[in-house]
Amino acid sequence: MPEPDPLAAVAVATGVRRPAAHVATIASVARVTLQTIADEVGVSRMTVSNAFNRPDQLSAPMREKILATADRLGYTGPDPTARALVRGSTGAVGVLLTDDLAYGFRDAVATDFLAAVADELRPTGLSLTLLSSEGRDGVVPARDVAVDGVLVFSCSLDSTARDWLVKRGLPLVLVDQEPDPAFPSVRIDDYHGARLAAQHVVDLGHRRVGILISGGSPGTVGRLADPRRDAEGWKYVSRRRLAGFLDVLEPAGATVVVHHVDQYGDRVAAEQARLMLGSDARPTAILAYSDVLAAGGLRAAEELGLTVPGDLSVVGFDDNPLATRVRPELTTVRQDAYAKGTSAARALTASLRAAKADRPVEPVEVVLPTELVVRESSGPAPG
Amino acid sequence: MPEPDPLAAVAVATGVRRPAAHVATIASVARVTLQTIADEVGVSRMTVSNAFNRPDQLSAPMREKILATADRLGYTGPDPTARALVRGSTGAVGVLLTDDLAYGFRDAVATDFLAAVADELRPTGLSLTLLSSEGRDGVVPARDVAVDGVLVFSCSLDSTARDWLVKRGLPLVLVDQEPDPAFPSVRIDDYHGARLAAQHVVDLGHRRVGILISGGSPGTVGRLADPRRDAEGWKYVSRRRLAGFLDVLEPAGATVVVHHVDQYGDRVAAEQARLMLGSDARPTAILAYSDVLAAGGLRAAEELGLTVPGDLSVVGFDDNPLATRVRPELTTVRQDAYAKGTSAARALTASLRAAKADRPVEPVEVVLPTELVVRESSGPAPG
DNA sequence: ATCGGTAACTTGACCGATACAGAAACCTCC
DNA sequence: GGAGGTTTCTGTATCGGTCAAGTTACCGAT
Repeated sequence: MPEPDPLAAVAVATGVRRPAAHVATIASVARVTLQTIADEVGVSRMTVSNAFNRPDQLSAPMREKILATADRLGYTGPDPTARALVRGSTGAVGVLLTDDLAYGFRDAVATDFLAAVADELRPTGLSLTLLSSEGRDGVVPARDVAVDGVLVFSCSLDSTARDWLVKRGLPLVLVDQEPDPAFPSVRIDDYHGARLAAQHVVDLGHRRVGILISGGSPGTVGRLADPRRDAEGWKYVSRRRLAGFLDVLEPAGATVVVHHVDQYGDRVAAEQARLMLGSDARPTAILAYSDVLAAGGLRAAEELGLTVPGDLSVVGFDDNPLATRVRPELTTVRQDAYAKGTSAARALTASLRAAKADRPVEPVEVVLPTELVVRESSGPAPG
Repeated sequence: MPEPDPLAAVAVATGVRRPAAHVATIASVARVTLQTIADEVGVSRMTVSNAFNRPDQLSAPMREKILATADRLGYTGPDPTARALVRGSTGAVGVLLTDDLAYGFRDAVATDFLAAVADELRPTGLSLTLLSSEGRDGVVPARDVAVDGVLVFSCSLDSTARDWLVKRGLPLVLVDQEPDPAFPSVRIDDYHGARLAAQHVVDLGHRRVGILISGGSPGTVGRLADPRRDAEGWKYVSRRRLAGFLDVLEPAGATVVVHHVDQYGDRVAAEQARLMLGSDARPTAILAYSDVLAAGGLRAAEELGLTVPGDLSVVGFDDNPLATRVRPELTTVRQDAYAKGTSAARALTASLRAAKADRPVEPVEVVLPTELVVRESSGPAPG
């Protein structure tokens, strides 16, 4: 044991057993390749290759014989890497996520989207590789991992990762990204959805409205002096939702306060909501970038002894399953993340086919509708 | 900025639109490789390679020059596939799931596990490839996708997929699988956990107990004539949990009925639970293979007008977040899926290092503890 | 003047396959 | 019986790199 075993601690704590020294046999023996089998059977390497890939190119008995000796010698079939090199395709497509891959398993909207992608990919036999936007040790997944195409799902603002993918000339589908005519894109109508949410609170008589948003650069915290300007370099979705909110609120003559949530999560959102609600002319309604942030708003309200929707209305976005788990249940803007996944995967497989046939990709742009779902967290402005 | 949103109309009307013919440029031009740049700069291919991989092998000015022309020519850096072939490593590890990949995004236990894996892999820069146990079109991911190692997480019973992985000689970590001394394995103490659950209902006085289990071959439906025997070819976890249940119930003199749930899900579980509870000498307690199945039990009880835990006790397994979302909250056996993921990922990276150094893998076997969590769904036997 | 050492590149082999263009044997048919 | 078409298998080039072992040229030290 050259280094302290990282598992030792777990082991002690939990009762680890080390099985007897029945150690895995490392096959340091010369590797079995097509050539090995070719030599053994006495045919050319090419014939062996054909036995695996094109049964019609050789006689049945010969194929049998080859397959049998391949089996006997412990050959596993053509090496995926070598095959990928010469064929120019790997059998896997990527999904570009943020630098935090686990996000793809934790956020309900993301899992919904990814489940749809998986479902849609199933009949194609393609595997799914999760790519983080930031690698370590000089490894940049977007540049260094072999895939046939990528769904650009959620990446950091600057996203050099995305640029690498573009440079590589990979078939791409942009999901919830600033559309680019060069690639198919799939997204939801964030702008319209945000307008619906804003109109809803305006209709309820609210004229002091707080906005909880995220997706800005990491430095940005707290209240924004000039939201429109500040948001310029932000994540596309954030920009669109913010624009939707403001485009309704401002003409309605509402007083708007925008707070930026630095780290995505209800805790941090609650913090900002507290700041927002602590001010003298506190908002009577909060529009949140997402249900997760809205949940933070609810939490803050509870802590401050404000009733929802009596003293404060809170509107979320996404219709995350979370929305019906919190109390009061969230009024929110529904998006269909599953449909988004389906469309995205479909667009990607189409692009893959096009690339293989050397056809130009058909520039599809899907915009899925959003709709307002009124539940318990919104009501008439107080007073 | 308050421009009329160009997409709003489209979204409402159709949801789909095709941008003008600004088609993606398919780079049918000869591809840019190391050689292209080498020729342009007037050095050997190897020097260009070194410019990217070993800065210390050439002079700084030369490196600058190479990098500059590489950039000018639109070179993306060494091709991942070619590099993988010659280096013998791909930069991605796999997770073998069932034939239904989406399961990995839908089941809370699975997402928890996978999130941990992602977290643990983050500092390594490795990407995560989801492998389905069954491919289509003659594609078998376990055989045909290039990865450096695999977490064998949940695969169908027969699992030729697993066999392929073994044959390929890949570093493997078995998670919740029948342990094999040749590979590190990580699992939870299913047997002990099941005993705890069974002992709990026995202690509460229950002597007629139903078991809802899954993980048998697809054909198996409904009540099992001889559970011990029937379970022989089952999924490891299912076998262990069933054994734990029976090893406590039988000595206690309980009457046991075992129903197998063919398709994992609360709907189908509810169906079996109804059958079970419809019989004359109906069980007073149900032990479920998982919280998901237990939720089915609750549902059936409600439909039949039985109160829980008054008329019927229900005990789950896993301590899925679901357990505290259903009413009454489930008594269950807690497992730490996140810790499982952490250990598994750690064991895999250790195996990877060992393989690279041509050392034998250290045969670790981690068994994580399980504990009973008593909530509202279990109570004294009626009568 | 010779020698060893090193910085800076180059050479040739090889990773494990597949594509494509033959070539040899085998039919078939008039 | 030979043209023409198949079937079945072989040879060679190539995919885009990296590795290990050279080859120069230059430099200070003996």
